[in-house]
Amino acid sequence: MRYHRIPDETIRRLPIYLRGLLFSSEQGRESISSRDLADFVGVNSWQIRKDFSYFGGFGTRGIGYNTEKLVKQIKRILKLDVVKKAALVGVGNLGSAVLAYPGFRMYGFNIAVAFDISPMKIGRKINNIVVENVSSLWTLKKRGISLAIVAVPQHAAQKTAEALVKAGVKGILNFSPCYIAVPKKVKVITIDIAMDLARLPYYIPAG
Amino acid sequence: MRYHRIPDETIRRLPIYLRGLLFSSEQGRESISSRDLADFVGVNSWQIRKDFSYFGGFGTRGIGYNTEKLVKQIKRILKLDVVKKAALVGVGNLGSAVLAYPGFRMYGFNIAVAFDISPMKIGRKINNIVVENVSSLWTLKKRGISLAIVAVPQHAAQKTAEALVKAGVKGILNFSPCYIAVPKKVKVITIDIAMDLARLPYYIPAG
DNA sequence: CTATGTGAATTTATTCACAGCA
DNA sequence: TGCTGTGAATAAATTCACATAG
Repeated sequence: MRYHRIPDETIRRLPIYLRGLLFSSEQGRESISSRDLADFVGVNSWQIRKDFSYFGGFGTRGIGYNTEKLVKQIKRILKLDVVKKAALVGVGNLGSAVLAYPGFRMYGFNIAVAFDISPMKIGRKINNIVVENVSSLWTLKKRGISLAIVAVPQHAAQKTAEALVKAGVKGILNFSPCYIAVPKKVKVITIDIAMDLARLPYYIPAG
Repeated sequence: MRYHRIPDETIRRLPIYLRGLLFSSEQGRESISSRDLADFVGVNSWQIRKDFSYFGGFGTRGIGYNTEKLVKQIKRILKLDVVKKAALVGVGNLGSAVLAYPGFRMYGFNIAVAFDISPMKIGRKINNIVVENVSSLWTLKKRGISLAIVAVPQHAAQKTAEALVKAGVKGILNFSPCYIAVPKKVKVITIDIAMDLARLPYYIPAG
């Protein structure tokens, strides 16, 4: 299957496997079967095997997958094998929480820069990062930063995205509760926390 | 199509449409075509029409959809037509940001209770809500709260989820970076912000 | 003449079942 | 024997094309 196009859904699941494997690896586990990984991450074992098969054989029949090796492979596929700097735009409540969030490191991310528009925040140091003026967003290009997290109010999201694209940013994680239009070459992933909550009641039986 | 099973993907998109329509409605727009809505929310027009068709005809041929009517319909489908109380567990950085987040109201949510395990936080008032001891999670049942947001550290997530299920909670929005196992009758939606960021580099051409 | 609504065609993803290797 | 890897079968979702209603 090595020569097929990789399903988007497979890419979406890879970080889930990675998360589980990193944990499993930390626990000192050397290898893990698709069945055990399945129980651990909440995905079917055949789905896991199929997903890995798109990239070729990662496992050993009769044994399972070598955790460390598999972690390396997935990181390579996801291009997480080198530490990546990311910028944050908008240091409000949510933005500050993002800055303080410890979970980015395990994937090789380093939130290295933060921007805000408010004079109250510019120049302040939050989590060891000095907040800069959004007007200097353009400097991202020469700083070699191509990933950004947007946590600005809805009304500023589109303009922010456009400035980021102009600054050479290629990937945006958008926390603003709206669709942002960007050129096709730029990838946007939107997280709308209220929207996700809004999906829950549907699945809950009357009551 | 009224008698078909509704695709999960359709349900996932309904809140996207709702978000766009609420905005459009606020702007005073009375009706909107699937094409205009498409441009606004970033989903194809035929996808939008197909999605709505599962529930029967919402629109008027030649005109489009009445925004206010459509908002009502989607809210009804998603069971968002009555204000729903939700509980927050874990008032750390992320939890506090969630408490302060203004976006829940538009979907009819009211984060009415907050819990934490830290004596430093218990009793403190954050965003007009007094933080309670997690040991009183069980009171949720008699308070009629069946939705919860989990923003505790990874190691506490599974235990927290179990306590919530015991307290009668039927839907969980999980911000902890791990899979949590719950009975089938309970719906969990997990948001792992680092994991979503981890998906971006894959889509970015080498550089 | 415009824009919805929907069967049919196509594409994409999941699930199965088992051959094949350690 | 145990567990991977993968074609084939099934299921699900998207896209198309157009009949149909205002």
